Amino acid sequence: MKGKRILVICGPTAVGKTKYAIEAAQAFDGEIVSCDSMQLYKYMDIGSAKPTPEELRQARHHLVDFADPREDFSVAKYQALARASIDDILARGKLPVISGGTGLYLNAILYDMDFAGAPKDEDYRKQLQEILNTQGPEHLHQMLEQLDSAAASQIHVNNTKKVIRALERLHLGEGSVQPFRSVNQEWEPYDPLIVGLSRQREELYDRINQRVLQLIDAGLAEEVQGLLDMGLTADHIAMKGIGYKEMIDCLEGRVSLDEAVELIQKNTRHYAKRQLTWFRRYDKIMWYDISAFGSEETALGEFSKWLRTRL
RNA sequence: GGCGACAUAGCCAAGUGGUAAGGCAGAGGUCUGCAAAACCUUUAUUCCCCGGUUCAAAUCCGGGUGUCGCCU
Repeated sequence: MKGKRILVICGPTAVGKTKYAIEAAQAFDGEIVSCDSMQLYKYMDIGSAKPTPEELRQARHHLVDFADPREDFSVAKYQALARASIDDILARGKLPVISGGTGLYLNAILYDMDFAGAPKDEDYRKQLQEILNTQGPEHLHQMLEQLDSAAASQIHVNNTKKVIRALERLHLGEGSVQPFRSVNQEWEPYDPLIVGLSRQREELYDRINQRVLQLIDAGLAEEVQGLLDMGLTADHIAMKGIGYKEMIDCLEGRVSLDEAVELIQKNTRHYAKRQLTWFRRYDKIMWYDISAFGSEETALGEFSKWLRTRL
């Protein structure tokens, strides 16, 4: 039995996903489910480039602006919330339009990824961190090698974050971390049409550089200061987002504003590149190259027509 | 005009006779509970040009060109 049709609009940051998702939602009686690990936080509007109030009015949005940045969030939580939203939209007879650029979150929707079970063991993690600090990454990797050589061979010695998580899972008796490719079973309740928005690389990088300048003008510094005043620190997950971590360094005098701007631009470009690598792995992805059209208006105008033949 | 220094990848740069470090940018990739995270791979057949010395030259010598500094 085939699953229910859902539309996925993904693509690198700054490619223009928001507009295209709204266009699709309006054309096909849909509601947008955001798939973005930063836009889901409250109080982080500018740096995460959230849809504007105007845009939020043009289509119903889910999973934007609801989580408190002082509390930890995770893929597991996202998976549960996103599926609940999607199912709710489907139950009301509308089209879910998943829009966003967080690849892992998207996988959590599209694939049968099981995040059930004991989530984490902070104390054990701390122990491992201590071992890492005192004895180095090789030692940690060897520990994993002895317990689960298959898992160890999949994780690079220097990728300590993953080595620790693998050890943690074993410690909790959850078995080894499964490599993605061996379990890319689709989540059968859904039948996704995956659309990847793209632009010529140079054009994308230009847009990124421009957007960072706009975020600064829009008051990114004030927003970050406000978050710091709320008690957030550089250690909070939410503050590790691009634009936030660099601005903290700037506000605390470690880098100049110009340096911060360049860093944010560079980190955003790197991020966009990683996103493209991620999305290229979807066999079924259908790319919509905005740069191939004569103008922005034409590209957006043709989008619904292009979608109609495929949905 | 004279004197001196320098010239190595897109950028910064190490290398002073033994077969081109490193960093950044760029490109490609990995991804199962922090993912805007974390991690990996890759980039000069050649060192401004021409000639010479030498088994061997980015390295030494001569000439040229260019840049910078100082002096007049």
